Amino acid sequence: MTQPTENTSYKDIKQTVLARIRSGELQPDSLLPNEEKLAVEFSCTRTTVNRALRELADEGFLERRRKAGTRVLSAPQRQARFTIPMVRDEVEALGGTYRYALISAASQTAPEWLSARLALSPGQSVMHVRCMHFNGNTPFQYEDRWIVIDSVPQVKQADFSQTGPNEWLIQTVPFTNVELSFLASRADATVAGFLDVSQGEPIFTGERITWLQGQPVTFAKMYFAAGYRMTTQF
Amino acid sequence: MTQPTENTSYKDIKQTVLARIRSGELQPDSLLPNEEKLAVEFSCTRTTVNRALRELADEGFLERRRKAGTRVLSAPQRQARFTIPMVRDEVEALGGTYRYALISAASQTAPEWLSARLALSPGQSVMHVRCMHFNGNTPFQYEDRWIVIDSVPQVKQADFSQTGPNEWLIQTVPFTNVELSFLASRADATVAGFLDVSQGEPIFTGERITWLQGQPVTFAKMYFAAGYRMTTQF
DNA sequence: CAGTGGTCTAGACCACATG
DNA sequence: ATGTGGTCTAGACCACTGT
Repeated sequence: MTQPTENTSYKDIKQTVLARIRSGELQPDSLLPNEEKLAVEFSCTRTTVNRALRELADEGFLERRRKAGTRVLSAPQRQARFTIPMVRDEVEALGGTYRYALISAASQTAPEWLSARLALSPGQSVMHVRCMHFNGNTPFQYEDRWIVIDSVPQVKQADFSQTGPNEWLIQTVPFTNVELSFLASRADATVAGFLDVSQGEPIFTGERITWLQGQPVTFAKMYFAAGYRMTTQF
Repeated sequence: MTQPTENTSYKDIKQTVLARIRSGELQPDSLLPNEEKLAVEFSCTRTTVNRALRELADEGFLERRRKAGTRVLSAPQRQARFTIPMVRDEVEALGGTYRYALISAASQTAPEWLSARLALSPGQSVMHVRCMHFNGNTPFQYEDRWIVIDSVPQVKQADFSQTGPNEWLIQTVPFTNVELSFLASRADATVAGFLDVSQGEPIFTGERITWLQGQPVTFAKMYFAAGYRMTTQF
């Protein structure tokens, strides 16, 4: 007996259903028996079946609709889950020593491109913070961030000399909504200088916009050092 | 009354708890009351509280451990979920017309770098497939893929002239394990030619390795056209 | 050892979407 | 109109783990 109890667990059901999909016993687009029938088959309650199927749907294998029933997705909507770590954790996970350095922090009127991007009123003030994250003495990430002062007035008193703006924001602003993009950009003179690469080098770049209850809070660009890869398994 | 029933739903609890975290009423690292107490507070059953907290933990806000209780994570482990669509769906979601074109498909002995990467035995055969995905007549993605013939013998009969190897593989091999990476690479002459960009241009690139029950199935590099961004919201 | 979360049962009512 | 999933209750036993 490996089972602690003799009951069928929702995990067993998940495994079995997955195996049936994989073996072809459950064809793509085909309908599964309803929960009640499956409960009989697995000799458990509908609640247990429900949890199993709900999670499988969550993971992108099934599609469930009331009255229509549960269907095997023809092209499993596999979804990759990337954990977005704080830079410090990322560096330390690599076995390195994290070091932070502030480059500049100053408030100014939002440039037009930023106003447009965040839908700011003309002339709103923003804090512009630039900083570096190192792995030991190797550049790891160059961060160029804008913080909307009206949305986070405390930022005027913030001290970014020891702590990065991201860590500060996470502790200060309970954000509600994030848009995150990744792209490949070309190192301009500034980025190349900070990351110690040649100008024109391809740079893996992240862009992050954060809103707090509909109000734009911050826009950040994160330029990763050469050779960076974002990886996940599933 | 907006409530269909007067019962407290697990969604209400999630919202309330989240609000408490955001307002600072629940400090980072602090312990929540146990499920039983919360059940009393929300006048519902422990089951309902359990589901709410379980999902919040899943989403990276809480950490739960038996006996230790439920804790607010100091640095919310926000995780981005990127749905990995098939290229066809991605193009069509953009409102474009998907077009596929095979460039070449041939079997050969695996090159050394690939053998190393996938831990193949020396001299194993692979099918090398290169193809293009278009949005209308605009290059969208150049795909360079290797398929391990021993793992998927049917590939010798596969016809990639009309359907891309990815769609074929998804329908043929119910894969179990994927490693997916994204990085910024530099367009070499080949890639530049197919994507219609200048050589040296930064290219957003995906690498995907798939195993079936421990056996390597395929290695693919996907080169996206200039300007591509991978975006998610959460 | 004892407290906490993890899971299951048995039953119920309801929301929703389809035919 | 009706079948299907969505959710809740009330109670139970158990697994894990910190003290």
